Amino acid sequence: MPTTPTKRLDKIDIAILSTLQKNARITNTELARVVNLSTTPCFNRVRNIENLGLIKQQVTLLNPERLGLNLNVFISVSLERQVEDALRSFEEAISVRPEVMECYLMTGDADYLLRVVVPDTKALERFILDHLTKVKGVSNIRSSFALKQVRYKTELPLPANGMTLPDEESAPQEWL
Amino acid sequence: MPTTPTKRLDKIDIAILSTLQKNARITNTELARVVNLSTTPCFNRVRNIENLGLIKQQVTLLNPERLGLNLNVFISVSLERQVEDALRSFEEAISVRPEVMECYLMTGDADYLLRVVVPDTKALERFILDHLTKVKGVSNIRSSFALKQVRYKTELPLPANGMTLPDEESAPQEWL
DNA sequence: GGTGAAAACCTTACTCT
DNA sequence: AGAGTAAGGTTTTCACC
Repeated sequence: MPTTPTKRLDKIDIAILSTLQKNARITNTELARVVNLSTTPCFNRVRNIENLGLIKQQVTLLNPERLGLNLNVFISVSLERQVEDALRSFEEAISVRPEVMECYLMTGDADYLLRVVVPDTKALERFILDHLTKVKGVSNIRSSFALKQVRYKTELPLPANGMTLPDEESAPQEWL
Repeated sequence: MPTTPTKRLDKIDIAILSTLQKNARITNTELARVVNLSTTPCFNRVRNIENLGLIKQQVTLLNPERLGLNLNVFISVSLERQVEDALRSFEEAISVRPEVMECYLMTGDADYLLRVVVPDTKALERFILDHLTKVKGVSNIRSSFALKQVRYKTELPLPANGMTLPDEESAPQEWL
């Protein structure tokens, strides 16, 4: 058995990731200062992190309230029969709708859980009637409203003392 | 009645917001090119958008799979009695745990819905036993696993043709 | 890894339209 | 409001320790 070709992230790499997660616009100069490196090695580490495919995207988070997007709704959707084809067409239909922030296929009876952001209940109604119910195979829809967003963050939890990366694409594991 | 002091975002402002939502690291020069403006007015508009408080944060999104964070779990938590004090202490306890990505207070019987990201079921168990069940007032915990993250985005839906901003802080509306 | 310096590029302010 | 220009500052790269 060959030694695993996993890369190891040390404490400094983690500190860089952690800092970038909180601030995408930090300059290399300041990042270097934060992690106690000079600019060149810091720059090289960031490049290495990018090459490892650890960074998905750098984005701007807007204030939903200031934009009048005051409604967070969780919608449970059940499909009649979980034929792979029905799942695929549901996922495609959902993925073009801008108000669908998140969508998960859940354990259980082929249920999807959606988080939808809309300005008001009128817009929610339009989304459900015009888009959700029109998808073939949708059988049950249940909406729950969020009274309050207690927490929302994009920062993933990272181990404080370095880590070994899992083999990239451990081939979606085919069990016997 | 005085005229409402709402600001209006035109098509170009929306285009800027939309572009920034997708890319936090775009330079002003390139942003200007994208929205068909020269750098100066583009720069001024971005500054105006910042001053309106529309931008919450600029962040780096990491790849959870590449980091071995393969488990998305939704946890419904019910509190015994929804005394305001119990709610507050639950929210505080939850807000220091790095694995809690999202937390919503839902309509119904003072239920919270959490989205938690962990590397494996062991870590989930530790979170539930060491942190959730130890919070005073927690009565019921129900976990659902996500088999697949069909969609995850941070980009809020914006109207294509401009919009009027709602009055800022329309005083958390006190009804009689 | 670290240093220093040079090239390229960005930001920002001023002025004119 | 937007365009052009130019000064000043940063980032990024390169050669070398």
